[in-house]
Amino acid sequence: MRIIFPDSSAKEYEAGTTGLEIAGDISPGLARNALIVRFNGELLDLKEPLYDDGSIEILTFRDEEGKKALRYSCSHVMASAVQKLYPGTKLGIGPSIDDGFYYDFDIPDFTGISAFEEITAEMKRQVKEDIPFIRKEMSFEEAVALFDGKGEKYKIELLDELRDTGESISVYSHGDFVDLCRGPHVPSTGYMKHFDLLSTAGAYWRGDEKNMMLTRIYATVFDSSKNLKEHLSMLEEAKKRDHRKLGSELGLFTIGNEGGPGLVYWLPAGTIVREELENHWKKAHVKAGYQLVSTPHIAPVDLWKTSGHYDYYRDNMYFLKIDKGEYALKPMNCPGHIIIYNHRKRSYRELPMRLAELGMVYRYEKSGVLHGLMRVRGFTVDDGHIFCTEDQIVEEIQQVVRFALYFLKIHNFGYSIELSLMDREHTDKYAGEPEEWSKVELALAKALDEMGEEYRSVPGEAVFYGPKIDIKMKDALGRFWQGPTIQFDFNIPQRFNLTYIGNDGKEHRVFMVHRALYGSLERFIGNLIEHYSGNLPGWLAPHQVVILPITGSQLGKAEELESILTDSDIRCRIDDRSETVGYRIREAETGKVPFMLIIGEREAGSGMVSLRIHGSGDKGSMKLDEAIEIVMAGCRRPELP
RNA sequence: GCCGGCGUAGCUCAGCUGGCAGAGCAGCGCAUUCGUAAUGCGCAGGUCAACGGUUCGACCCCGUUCGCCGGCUCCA
Repeated sequence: MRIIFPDSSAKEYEAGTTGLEIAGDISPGLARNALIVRFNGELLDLKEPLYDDGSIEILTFRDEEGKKALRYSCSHVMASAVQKLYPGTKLGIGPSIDDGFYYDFDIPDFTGISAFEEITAEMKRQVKEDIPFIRKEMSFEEAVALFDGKGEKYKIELLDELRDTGESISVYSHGDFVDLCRGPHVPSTGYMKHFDLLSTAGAYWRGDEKNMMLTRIYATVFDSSKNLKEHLSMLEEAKKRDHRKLGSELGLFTIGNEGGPGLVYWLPAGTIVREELENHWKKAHVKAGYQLVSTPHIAPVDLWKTSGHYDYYRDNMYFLKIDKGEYALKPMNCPGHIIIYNHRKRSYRELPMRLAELGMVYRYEKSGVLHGLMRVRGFTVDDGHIFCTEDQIVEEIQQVVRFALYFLKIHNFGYSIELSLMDREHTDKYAGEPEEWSKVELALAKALDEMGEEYRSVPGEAVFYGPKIDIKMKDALGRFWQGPTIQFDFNIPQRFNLTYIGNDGKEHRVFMVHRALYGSLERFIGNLIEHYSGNLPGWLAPHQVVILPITGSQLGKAEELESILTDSDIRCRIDDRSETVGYRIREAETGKVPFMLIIGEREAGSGMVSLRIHGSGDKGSMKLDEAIEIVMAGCRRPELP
């Protein structure tokens, strides 16, 4: 048979040669690293004999599919270890995920994380034994009989679904452990030397909260101990950067306990960060043609009925009685902006009208989902609503996308864009006419295309009221977070009868876009803290400069310097406590203060000052003006767009 | 909300088989006036998350509630 390699060279092999043998023929190194093969587009086990002509690709851990195969192969090893140690354990599913894999079990009398040692030991034993994985294809009935015999009720449920797809059933076994699996697998258990069990968690069977909760064990596996170690130290690094830890160390905010779960109390230092972000945001918005507005935190229930929130969002809202009326805390800002738009007739000459507000909203979130600043019950949406005509859509969307990216680029976040479209099979789920949707969906796509931005279209991901553009932002550790969102709305203009008078003198339905660029200020600050590892850029640092007189006799000079800096809008303070300079420097460093200005005998007499920059150390003595210039540059606020 | 874990000083954590509550850091006081990441000595700091139960006796055992953590479902 004739085998074609990825570089399009070709070679003859005897029919029945396996992928592993071919890999060995290319190089022993490749044979060592090979995990699975792709043959004529199909993923196969390395030991699968090949009979036809075709193109082959030997996949290693560097290939996404190779990685996955190693991971779910390892999940089988973990499952067999758990089943051996906890007889009676029923298997759920054990897929590969980003960075690792998990397996869901129904484990009787599970002892929790303390079982990890035993499970790891048993897995290591299997790895050492290097047990081959054996693939077997069978009929649906055979498979049901096999798993029914073992009492694997969850597998039977999975098989039931496979029956209808008509897919062929395959199982993989190693030793006396058998699991339903599409494969392919790596050849044997010896391949997964570098694994680590990470955590346990509860997880609903099939992800449905009405179902039984299973025990999930998260783990990971790599091709080398170096890569495993790197991954584990990345997890450590993420832990060190945890915004909850840094937030309390840096005195930014406090949350939970007597203040109520999910409610954020900004401390003075955190308030500075917030206000800097807010002020910059406001200036940028005014410059971008937005009009700032302000709306109350509560509104009558009737307003929420008109907007539809009462019907669709009630479970997440807080209600209160005032006089004879019922009110609700606002879970969103849109109805407020609608009232402002609608308080009088609007002319086409006023469009596009862009209203913006840093609006605090309150949403009931289940207690278990609360997480630091990332998921709270009261938060500030940097909300904006654009009212425009159909002709203005493309340009408005482009302006918003550009504006959103401006805010991300300030902090060097990476990004990727998603365009969420309607599910064409179920058009009845959506507000508005399908033809209108098509027009707008095309307009959104056109807006992105014209800008040369890459994006991924996701049909079926749109919310019921309109298509949207979501921008995921990528932080310094390569993690993606929900970022700016730009949502079209067919629902509200209709519900509130939002119109404008055109140049034809007639009423027209206005087009409406919701957009939030930070999403929530709270969450965004959480992201910033982790992204910068707490080392906020100068303009956001709560304390920008600490002035350190070495002894009491430089206090006068320190005070002069302080007033110069304060007059230049720099946040600084003098630390003249009777501690050693070393101690006070250490405290400023751990407090992540960007600049330290040190004045001793040497500087005091000659109009000099010694500059130290957080994280990069002593810069030596220099002229006062020079140091001030460096500090001012380091604390400069970002340019407006 | 659900599964699992945790809750001891402002913070990080010890505390044996149920028998008077411990340390470091931070804080305060005194001394020290110092040259680029921790000066020394002293003092103070606690309803052991809360409530209930078992016990002669509970930080410890049991129950309930609250809060937090890892996840699931959900989500900005």
